[in-house]
Amino acid sequence: MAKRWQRRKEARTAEILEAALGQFAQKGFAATKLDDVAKSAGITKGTIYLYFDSKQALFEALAQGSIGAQMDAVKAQLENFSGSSAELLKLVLNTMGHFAQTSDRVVLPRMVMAEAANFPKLAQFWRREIIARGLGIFTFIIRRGVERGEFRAVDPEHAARLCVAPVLMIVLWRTTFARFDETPYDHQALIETHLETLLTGLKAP
Amino acid sequence: MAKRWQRRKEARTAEILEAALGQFAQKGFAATKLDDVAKSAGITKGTIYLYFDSKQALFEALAQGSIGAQMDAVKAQLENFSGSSAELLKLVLNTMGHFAQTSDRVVLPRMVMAEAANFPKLAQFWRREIIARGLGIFTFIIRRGVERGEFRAVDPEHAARLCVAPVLMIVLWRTTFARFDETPYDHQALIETHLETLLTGLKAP
DNA sequence: CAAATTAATGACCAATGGGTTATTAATTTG
DNA sequence: CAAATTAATAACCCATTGGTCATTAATTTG
Repeated sequence: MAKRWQRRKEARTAEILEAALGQFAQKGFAATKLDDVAKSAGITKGTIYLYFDSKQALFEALAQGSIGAQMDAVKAQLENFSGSSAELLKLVLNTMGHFAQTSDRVVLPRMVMAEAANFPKLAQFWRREIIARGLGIFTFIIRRGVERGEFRAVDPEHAARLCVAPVLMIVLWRTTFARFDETPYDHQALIETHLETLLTGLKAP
Repeated sequence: MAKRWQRRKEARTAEILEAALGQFAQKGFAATKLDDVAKSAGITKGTIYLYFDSKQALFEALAQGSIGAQMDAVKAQLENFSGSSAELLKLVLNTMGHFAQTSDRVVLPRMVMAEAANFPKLAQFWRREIIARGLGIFTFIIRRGVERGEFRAVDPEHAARLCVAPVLMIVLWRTTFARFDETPYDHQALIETHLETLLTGLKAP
């Protein structure tokens, strides 16, 4: 006979977060029921409150975790890179593009945008920790290229946004409209076209 | 002594929609209270139900109105244009860029994205009516440029997305993070950098 | 100006769901 | 193996809010 439940203090937090990610991503913050999160995690609602203070705390814990690390990994590649800036841009954009195409964490940006008005603190956190860092990476690469005479004299702040914009587009497409595509859109080809066009457009004359 | 209320059947619908736009944009669908919408429109909740069947119907009416027209206006310029494709792309992108920077309707895309999972019908409508048309405009311009030998041989479907991506970025920035900018970001300069880079990147060799 | 019409109200209902807590039982301790 | 501990439950509370409807009064009609 199966036990009614087991004590698994260590595993619960991660399981609850995982379940909550699915529900929030699917329904949005307000429409998500904690009973459903609990069911999805194989526990009951009361248990959630042993690990998180409130629904809001659960949401914030989610939105703050795990994407920053990805960014740091990319950043680490920057310092020691010795090739051309074009190669560096290719490397980074391919890494991010791959992440955008495959990770299930990409639902987070859409969540944050959707709830930014209700959670100003959270929006500010993202603006500072995630977006600023992401843009910083591209600003660094562009500036490097301009300084080394590889790219034409372009404003790094603006150019950085041009770099990420298509990646953002992929993320939003995947999490919003992809399911209505009868033939799946080829995101990788978009990244490649983006790289060709962008690098040609940036090249010093 | 002021009357307690007036009968204004014709004006109500628009007023309710306007009020609802503000609330939905600010709070999201689920977190929006119809009492607040009513208060913002200067009426009571019951009155809303004289004009709309349900909260969902109100949301859908909003999300389906008014942005398609903007697109048609742009489309009309396409057919008779006789200048270079680069000029045409500049014209269209500046028009859309201006709209993205100034219109209060740009909260709609974010709303739709946020609620797409809860309103699949609506997402499909947007995908078909708004996005497909928007991409169609750019696909047309790119194809025109390639056929006339002005642009290099690039896939119009992919290139079209590269065109809009920065506009989308402006929309999302404005509606999510702009309020945390101590110095406002110069979106117009982004559009200009985008145009320079993109046109250089697309030019036939 | 009286009667008929209907736009608008506001009190009300019922369901939903966030959060609490007394109780249970799995696990640990001595 | 008995006692103590605590992870987990599940029944419960109650504030919120979408939606309804009987009533009111602004407006129109004849």
